[in-house]
Amino acid sequence: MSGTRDQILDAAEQQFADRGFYGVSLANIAETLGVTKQALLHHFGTKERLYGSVLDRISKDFLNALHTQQMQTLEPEEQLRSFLRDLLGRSSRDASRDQLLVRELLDNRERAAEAGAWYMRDFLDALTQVLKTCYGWHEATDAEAFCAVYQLVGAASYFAISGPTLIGLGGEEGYRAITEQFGRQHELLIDAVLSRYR
Amino acid sequence: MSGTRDQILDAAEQQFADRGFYGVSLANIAETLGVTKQALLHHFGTKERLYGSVLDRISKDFLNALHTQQMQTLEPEEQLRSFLRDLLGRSSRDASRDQLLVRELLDNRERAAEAGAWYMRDFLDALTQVLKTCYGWHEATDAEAFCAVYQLVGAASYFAISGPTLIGLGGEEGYRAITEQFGRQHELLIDAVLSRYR
DNA sequence: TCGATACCTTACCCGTTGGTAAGTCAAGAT
DNA sequence: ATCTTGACTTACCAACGGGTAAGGTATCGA
Repeated sequence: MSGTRDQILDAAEQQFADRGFYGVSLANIAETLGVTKQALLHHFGTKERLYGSVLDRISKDFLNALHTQQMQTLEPEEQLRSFLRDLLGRSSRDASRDQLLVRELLDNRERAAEAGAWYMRDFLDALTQVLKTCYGWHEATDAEAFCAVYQLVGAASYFAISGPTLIGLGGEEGYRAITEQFGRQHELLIDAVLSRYR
Repeated sequence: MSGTRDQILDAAEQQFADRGFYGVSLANIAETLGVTKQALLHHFGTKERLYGSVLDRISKDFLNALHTQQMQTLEPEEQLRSFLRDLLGRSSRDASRDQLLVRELLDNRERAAEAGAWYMRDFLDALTQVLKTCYGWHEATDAEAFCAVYQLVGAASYFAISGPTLIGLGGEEGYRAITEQFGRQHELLIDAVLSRYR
């Protein structure tokens, strides 16, 4: 049973998302699983590689989400919408992943030199291609489409990682209300971008 | 001379932005200043308070930027534009601050309970009020204006913190090109929001 | 001249960190 | 019955973390 590996990844993902790479210790993750930290080292060798494995799994999942059959039957406009809706973090799992990816964006500077990998590239490229097949975007440059995707992903991610803070600001019920409102306006923003800001 | 205090804040701001609260040690910051870590503890008491002071200074600077005389003479539309342009991180200092604020957004969950403070609130509220005085936004609800501001700030911040990663992806020259392109499209996005997504 | 205060250092403390080394133990394979 | 392999554990370690205690030194007002 290699389910243990996945359990470790689950726990690590949650904790890394919450507190960042440096904010989490191996012992910390191990504790929540009821094992010793050496169990983690047994499976992943080093903390760095454990972190890398977590990111790897997320990027694979993201790509898979784009390549679902259900997804492929949709118009490109709807593919974008559907993906961004997920990114906005309906489930707490989604929110965790957004947090982790933003953290990676921040910390990547140092790690990139060593790891040499960047985990979001493929999925961003894929999204860019999707946008380019949308109506009105055929003749746009790659850079233009990439920036547009980046705007939408950025706005969604930024909101998604703000959960805890917004709750602190407006309480649980205030947060729910603002989330709903943001969802509506994010659709409007997508419309604006899809029509090339017109 | 209390210039030392500011020097400490400068160094701490840079390092916290680069590597996050947990990723930086007091000794680390002290080293870049050529002093011992106890010098920092003398001035700020604890690491936590040093971090808080850094955030405090940033939030004050942000608010000041909104209240400049030069700023006050502008139309609200131009105030928004000007502020978001700065946020997009022309100077590396701006980018550092964006990084720090996003980190705070991520880490706030735990700290908020203890510190009880949230450093971006005032400035977000101020921006929201500015938007509400823009043409076409008078009758909008606070929530709607807040979400709109959040979208624009989010998109800009997300791009601003991506610098290192985008450089890794496309090299220095590629990054310059994409930055320029993003700047243009961010103006378009602001236009779209100002016209209430129409 | 004396004391106080601000600023900083050396010396030290102890819990935590990621990581190594070596052993245990059950499940298969031969 | 033996060997191997994978999945752990206990035991240990050197380095580093934030923080305390105490002392030194310069400045300054009385």
